[in-house]
Amino acid sequence: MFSQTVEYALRAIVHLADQAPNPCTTEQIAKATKVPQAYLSKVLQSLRQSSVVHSQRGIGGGISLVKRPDELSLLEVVNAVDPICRITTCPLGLKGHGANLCPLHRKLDDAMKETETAFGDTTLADILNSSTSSYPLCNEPVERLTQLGGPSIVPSN
Amino acid sequence: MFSQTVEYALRAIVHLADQAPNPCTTEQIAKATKVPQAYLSKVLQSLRQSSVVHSQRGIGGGISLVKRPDELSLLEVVNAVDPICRITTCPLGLKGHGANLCPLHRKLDDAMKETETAFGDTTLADILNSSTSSYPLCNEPVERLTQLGGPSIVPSN
DNA sequence: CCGATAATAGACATCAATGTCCAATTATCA
DNA sequence: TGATAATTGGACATTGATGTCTATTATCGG
Repeated sequence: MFSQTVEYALRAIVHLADQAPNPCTTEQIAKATKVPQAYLSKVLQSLRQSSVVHSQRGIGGGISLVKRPDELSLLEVVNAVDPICRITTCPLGLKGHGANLCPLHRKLDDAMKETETAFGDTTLADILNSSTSSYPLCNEPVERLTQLGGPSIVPSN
Repeated sequence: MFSQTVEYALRAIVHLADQAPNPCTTEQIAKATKVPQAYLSKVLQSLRQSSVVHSQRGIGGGISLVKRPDELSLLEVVNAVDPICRITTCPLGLKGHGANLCPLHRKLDDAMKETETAFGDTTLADILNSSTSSYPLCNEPVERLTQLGGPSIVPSN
C-alpha cells in the first residue's frame, strides 16, 4: 500500500531523528537502515528539496533534520517523497459530481484521510519514545556516534 | 495510495453490482466506468481468477458477480487485484524483532489495518445504497439494460 | 452447421519505480 | 594548497504497472 520509497524515507528519518541533532552520512544511514546506499541518496535528495532534511558536504558533513523530532510528523516525510493525494474531484470527470464525490470515491478518500490524519498526528519523537519491546529499526539502541556539543568525528570502528 | 488497477476494479464491480444479477459485457462496463476496455479485460481476468466475478462467453454472455452485492466487500475486490499486504515481520529482517514490530512498522501496519477494516466492513450494497447526492460513477442511475427474469437481450440504442 | 457475439490468451509497447554506477562538485582539515 | 570526505547530478539498467492490439476459443441463435 505504501511504496518502497516511502519505507526507505521513513527508515532514514527515524535513524536521523534517533541521532538528532547530529548529522549522519548517507553511508551510515544506509547501513543502519539496510537501504541500498545509491538509491537512498536519491530519496534523501527528495527530502532535502522538500526541506525535511539539510545536507552538508565535506568532512564532518552529512544529513540532518531541519526540524526537531517532536516537530516533524510522519506525514511530512511521506508527502515529501510520495504524496498522499486525496481525491478532490470525480476521477471520471463527471460534471454532475465535481467536488461532491460519489459513494465509492468518498469511501476511498475517507480511507486516505484516515491515513493522512494518523500520519499527521504522529511525530518522530512519538516513534522514538513509543514503549514497545522493539527499538526502532535495530535490535538495540545504537551507540550515538557523537555527543551533542563536542567535536563531531568519532571513528565507527 | 491505491493503484490505478484498484480504482478500475472497484469501478467495474460497482457497475456490476448496480446491474446485478444481470451480466454486463466488458464493453458495457468500459463505457460506463470510463476504463480502457483492453486493460479492463485484464483486470476482470484477475477478478475471475479470484472468483469475485463469473464470466460467460458468447451471445448473452458477459461478466457477473459471484456474490450478491450485500455479501461482497470492497476488500475482497481490492485483494483480488492488488492485495493489501500487512506487515507481519520486521522488514529489515532483524531477528530480535520478528513478529514484534518496531514502533515505525507498527504505525505503518496500523494504518493498513485501518484501511483493511474499513474496506472489509463495506459491502457493494452499502456503496449503492449510500445516501449522498451523487450516484455511484454516473450522473444519474443508468437505465437497467435488462429485467430480472426476462430475456436478456435489449439493443443499447 | 453457420455466423455473430463475447471472453480469453499472448505478444507487444510505454512509462514510472526501483536500483546501480561514476564523474563532478563542494566543504573541511592539516 | 592539497588531500580527503561527502553530497550532487546524470546516465544507465531492470522490473513492474499500465495500456494496446490481434488471433483464438467458447456460446448462442437460427
